[in-house]
Order: sequence, then C-alpha cells, then structure tokens
Amino acid sequence: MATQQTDEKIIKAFSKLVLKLGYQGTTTKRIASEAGVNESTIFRHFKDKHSILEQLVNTYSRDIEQIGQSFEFTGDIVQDLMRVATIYHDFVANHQVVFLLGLRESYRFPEIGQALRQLPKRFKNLVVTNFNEMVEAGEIRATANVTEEATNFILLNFGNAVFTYAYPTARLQVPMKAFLAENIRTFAEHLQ
Amino acid sequence: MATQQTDEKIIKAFSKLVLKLGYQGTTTKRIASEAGVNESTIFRHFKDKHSILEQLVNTYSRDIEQIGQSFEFTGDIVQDLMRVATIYHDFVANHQVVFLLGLRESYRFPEIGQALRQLPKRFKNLVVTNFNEMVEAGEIRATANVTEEATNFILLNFGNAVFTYAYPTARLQVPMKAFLAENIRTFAEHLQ
Amino acid sequence: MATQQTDEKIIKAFSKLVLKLGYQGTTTKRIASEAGVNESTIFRHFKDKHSILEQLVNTYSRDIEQIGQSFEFTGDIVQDLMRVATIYHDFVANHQVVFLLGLRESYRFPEIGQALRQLPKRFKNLVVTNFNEMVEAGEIRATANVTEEATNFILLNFGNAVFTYAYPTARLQVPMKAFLAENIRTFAEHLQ
Amino acid sequence: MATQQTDEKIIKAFSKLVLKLGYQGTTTKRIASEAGVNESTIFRHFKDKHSILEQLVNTYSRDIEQIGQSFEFTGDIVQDLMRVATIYHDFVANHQVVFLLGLRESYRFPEIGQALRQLPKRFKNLVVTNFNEMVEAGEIRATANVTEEATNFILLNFGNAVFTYAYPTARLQVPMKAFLAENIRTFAEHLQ
DNA sequence: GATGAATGAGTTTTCATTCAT
DNA sequence: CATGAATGAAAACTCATTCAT
Repeated sequence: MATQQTDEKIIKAFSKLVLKLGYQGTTTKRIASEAGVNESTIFRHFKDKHSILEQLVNTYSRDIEQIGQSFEFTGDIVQDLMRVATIYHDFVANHQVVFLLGLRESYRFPEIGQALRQLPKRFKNLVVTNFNEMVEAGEIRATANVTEEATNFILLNFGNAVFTYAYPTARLQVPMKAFLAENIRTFAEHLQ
Repeated sequence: MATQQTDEKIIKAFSKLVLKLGYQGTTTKRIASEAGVNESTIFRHFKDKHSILEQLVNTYSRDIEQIGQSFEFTGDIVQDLMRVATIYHDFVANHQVVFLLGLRESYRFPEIGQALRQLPKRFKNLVVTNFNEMVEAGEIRATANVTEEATNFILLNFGNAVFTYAYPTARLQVPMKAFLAENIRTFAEHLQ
Repeated sequence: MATQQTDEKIIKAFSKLVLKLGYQGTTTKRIASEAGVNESTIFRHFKDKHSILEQLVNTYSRDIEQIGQSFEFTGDIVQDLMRVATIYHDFVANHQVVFLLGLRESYRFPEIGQALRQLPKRFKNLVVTNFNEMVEAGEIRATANVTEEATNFILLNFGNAVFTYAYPTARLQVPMKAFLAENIRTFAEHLQ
Repeated sequence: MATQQTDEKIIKAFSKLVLKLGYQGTTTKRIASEAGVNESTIFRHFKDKHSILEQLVNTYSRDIEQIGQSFEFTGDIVQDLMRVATIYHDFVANHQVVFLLGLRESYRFPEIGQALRQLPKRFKNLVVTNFNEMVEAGEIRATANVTEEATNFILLNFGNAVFTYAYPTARLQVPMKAFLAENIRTFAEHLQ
C-alpha cells in the first residue's frame, strides 16, 4: 500500500542521510526532500524523528535473533572462524546505520546501546560453543583459554568493523576480503 | 593567571560535557555554566565553539609525536606487547574526548579523523619494528606473518578501546587491567 | 492565499521599519511582531533577512525598466520637464525604501548601489533625448550645452529627493508640489 | 599631551572606519585596533561610542559658523557662484564623515540632522544675499525668482555631493572639477 | 492520507560597556 | 592613565513538531 511505501521511503532516506550526515545532521527537512514527501508526512508515519531510528533498531534486534541459528560447525577451525567472521561482517554491513548510530549516539539513546550489545554477546557464545567442542574433540589445544580467545576474536572483528565504517574515508584499514582471508586465518591458525 | 585558568576551565567543561552529551549537545551555554563563566567569555578565549575542539586535537597531535620515543624493547614478547598495549590504552584514556569525537564526529570534522589516523599508524610501526627484530633474534617463529600479526594486535586494542569508551554504560567489555594481563598475554604467547 | 499575504505582510513590515530604524535596526524580531507572525516564519518565506531587501530591489529594478516607456514629449519644455520630474519623484516615492537603503547601505550591499544607478542613467537619457529633439526643433537655444543641462536637471531632482527622504523630520526642503511647480519651472524656463 | 593624542587617534580611527564600514560596522573593537589602543581606553576618553560621533558633529557645527564670513562678492555672478560652490564642496570634503553619517544615520541621531541642516541654510543665505545685491545692481534680471534660484543652486550642489560621497564606487557622477567648471558655470550663466 | 503554513524553544555569535588591577 | 578580562543583552537563524485543510 501507499502507506507502506511511504514508511519505507522515509526509512530509506533517513538511513542514507544518517550515514553521510549523522543523526543530528539528518534533519526532518532533509529526510522529507530525500524521500520526496512533505515534512509533516514524516510525523504521520512516525511519532517523532527518534522513532524512525527506533524502527531500525527493532529490525536490528529481530535480525540478531536469527544469527547463526542454522550455523553448522565443520570441525575445521580455520574454516569455521572464517565463516563466523564473514557472517559477522555481513550482518554489520546490512545494518550499517544502526551499527554507526550505536557508535555515535548510544550515549544519547541507551536503547541503541542495548540492542548493539547483543551482537558481540551472540557471536561470543557461538564461538565459545564451537571452541569448547573442538577442545573436547582435540582440535584445539587443551591449554587454550577458550573465553579469552573468543573475546579476542570478537574484539578483532569489532575493531575491524569500526575502522571500516567509522572512518570510511580513511583507506587505512585492511580491505574486508583480505581481512577475512588473512587476518582471521592467522588468528585461527594459532589455535590449532 | 586568570586567562590561563579560564582557558582551562572552558576546556575542562567542554571535555566533560562532550563525553556525556556529544558535540552538539555540548552547547556554549552549558559550557559556560559548567565552567562558571559567562557565555560570551568563551568567545573571547576561543574564536568559536569549534576551536575548543581544535585545541584538544592539537594537543592530541602533539602528544602523539612523543609516543614510544623512549620505548625500549626487552626482547620478551609478552612483556613488550603488554607494555605497548598499556601505552596505547593510557594514551587513549588521556585523550578520551578526541578519541570519542573522532569516532562520533569525524564525518563532520575531517581534521579529527586525520589526527586520529596517526595513532594506529604509529603503534603499528612500533610493533612491526619490534616483531622484525624478534624474528631475527629467533624469538618469534620465522613463519609468522609480521604485518598481519601487527594489524591484529592493533585491531584488538582498538576494538577494546572503542568498546570501553563508546559504550561506557555497558559493563560488557573486559576490564582494562584484565584485558592487558590476560587477552594481550594470550595473543602474545601465540607468537612465541 | 495565506502565503502571499504573509509574504506581503513581512515586506510591508520590513519596509515600514526600515524607514524608521534603518536596516540593522530592523531586527527580525521587530519585523515579526510588526507583521504579526512568528519570527521563524520570516525564514520560511525568505532565505534570510537580506533577501527581503533583495526582493524589494528586484521590484525596483523591474519597475525601472518601464519608466518613461510611454512618455510622449509635448514639445513644450516647461511642461515636459515638469512631467519628467513628476515621474521621477513618483518613482522615488514608490520606492522610498530602496532609495533610502541605497543611500544608507550601498557600501554594504553593492547590489543596491547597482540597481540605484539605473535610475539617474535612465532619466538622463530621457532628458537628453528630449533636449536634442527640441534643439533641432529650435525650441531650445542652439548654444545650450545639452549634456550639462541634463546633468543639472538630474542632480536638482536627486538633491531634492535626498533632502525629502533622508531628512524626513527636517521641514527645510521645498514641498514636492512647490518644487515641481516652481523650481523645475524656473529651471526649464532658462532653456527657452 | 598623551591624552590629547589618544583622543585624536581614536577620532581618526573612527573617521577612517566609518567611511568604509558605516557607523554600526565601526565596532569599538575595530576602532581600538585601528587606533592602536585598548578597547576599554576608548571609554576613558569618550562616554560611549556615540560621543565620538558627537565630537565630530560639534567640530562640524563650529566650523560651519565660520563659513563665508570673509567671503567677498566680486559682482561677477559666474565667478561668485563658482567660488561659493567650491567653498561648499571643500567644506563637505573636509567633513565627509559627518556629511555621510548625516545621510545615513540622521534617522537615529537627530542631532546630526540638526547640525547638517545648518549647511544648506547658511549657503542659501549667502547666495540669496548675493543675488539680491546683484539684482539691485542690475547684474541679474529683475524678473529672476531669487529664492528659487538659490534653492536650485543649493540642491544642485547637494545632489552632486551626495552622489560623490554616498556612491563612492560608482564613477557615474561628474568629477568635482568639471562639475564646478562646467555645470555651475552653466547654471550661473542662465542668471545673467 | 498528505500537505502547506506556522510556531516556540534553542543555538552560536557579536558588541558596547564595566570592573579590577 | 591604560589595560586585560569579563559580562549581559540582543542578533540572525535552525529545527522538530503541530494544526487546519
């Protein structure tokens, strides 16, 4: 329906603008002109500016639930970690706006912070489970500190994601493909 | 003298408020009342609001030059990396405001981005130098990929720093002491 | 419609206030209260304060184009000059605001100066044309210096207009009717 | 003394700036830096910004008293009017600042208006006296309307002065020398 | 269901002026 | 007698939001 379309047009416009201009820079006026609707139409579709963001955060939270649900460990740690990292980065890529807003605005909107925290938690669990299984199967050294390694794995990926999205102009960071193929592999090999 | 004190009062107030309220939320009115001076006094001491930030960025840039200048490698990789990580996190702790503003506002103020990029560069150099020496001395396996390991080290520390300062309310991250004592140690031990 | 009315209300308020208070004295707050609208409404109708003035200047420039287009010389120099002077003074009376702002603020807003300069040019052309025809027709002495007489005519009218509008409280100047009936007549008769 | 010098430095700076920037554009800060004194020093020498202007106006008024006191008519109307016009324009040139401020700001500062009005009055008297004498002496036609001719003479000169000083960038007006040599001559010859 | 118009609270900044030294 | 520092009042302008149609 028309309504549905308008909702989406607004969300799309908001998302696009936020990446370039930040939350405050994304004024309702600009959203309206980018979405091709009247400024006041925004307020018929969303209680206020903040609830556009809220809706994006909700989608984010819903999507998080499904992460890794159908993930199956192969038992090959290098393969497994590379696949987990890929899922992580795909998720972030698909939720850039919330990821960035979380980085930039979570001090103002605690709900974003809350939603974002689920991501590393979830991935850490995924990795810890995998590690424990592998330790039992003898594929990871028994001496390995599983929790710390998992934390390091998350921090590594998180650090790379922040670099990629928070400083988009700086071409300092490792390109994502290389990062997955090389840095994550290097990390994984240490565990064997 | 009075001027110096006022300059400092304003910078202090600005820094404090920016952490809580962000750059835009830190209005000149609030700075004034936090610093206990008249709003217009701010403009006698700083050309405009933005140059308060500029001054902090300048200090940041100046301080970066001196990082690691007197650093001496012990040859013990665990010790060395723990010390480098400590220096990194001390630096970030002393420049929280710039570090955070860089994360949040670098898309608006490219100069911050530029200044911030120096930090990982500098540390990476420090670590790469160290690694190369150790490879030659036989303390790191010759098969190790020095550049990738250095990148991972930086990303790990960067990720932890962002976690610590960007989500201050979330007590999810590893406390800094533990991070240094355990996670960095774990990372380092893989290289031996 | 409402918009049109509001535009006009703002322009009217601006014009009225500028005469009394000058450009700077005419604050947006005062314009708003004089026009009976909210201060921010002004900025929905005009990009900024300066473009209210701009609009008046544009009207001025547009109106100038039409001056004297349908003017027909009678061949009677006294009659003709009195009619030209009347047109001049009517025009100035209808564009008091721009005329005055040109006098007062053209050093700040060069565009006003530019627009204003058209007025004497246009009138001088009108007069010179008329004079030349009359010299040929023998109605003005052949010895008359046409250009100088035209300049004097313009300066006379300009001087009177400035007197009238720049020192509105001073009742020193010749009332406009008398000026036209007597001073311009006197001037004209010298040419016969 | 030092005080005297400072007074003068301030007045000079004020005068110079007002010509370029107008009264409001001439901020106390700029006056101070142009005069090479501290901003607050201005207020030790003048009650407030406005009394700098007042002092210039007083000088203007004092100088006006002396205009034409020693003027002697030659009986040659062309010569006489050219000399009167020269005196007029010299006076205006020497009091540009007050002349311009009168044009621009007399709506705000009625005292300037009052002072300025003396100038045309004085000159008109001078000219009327001269004309009457010449009519009696038969050098001007008896039919001449003395008052109107005098008014026209004043308006002509005033108009030219305004053109010269109010639109300094517009090189549209008659250069002063030519104006005196030709336009005033033309005007004068009509009276013979 | 969408729009055009209007608004009030707030923002950064400027400026003449005062005060303590 | 002059200065450096501080101030209060006001200026132009922005923005999310409401209201009548």
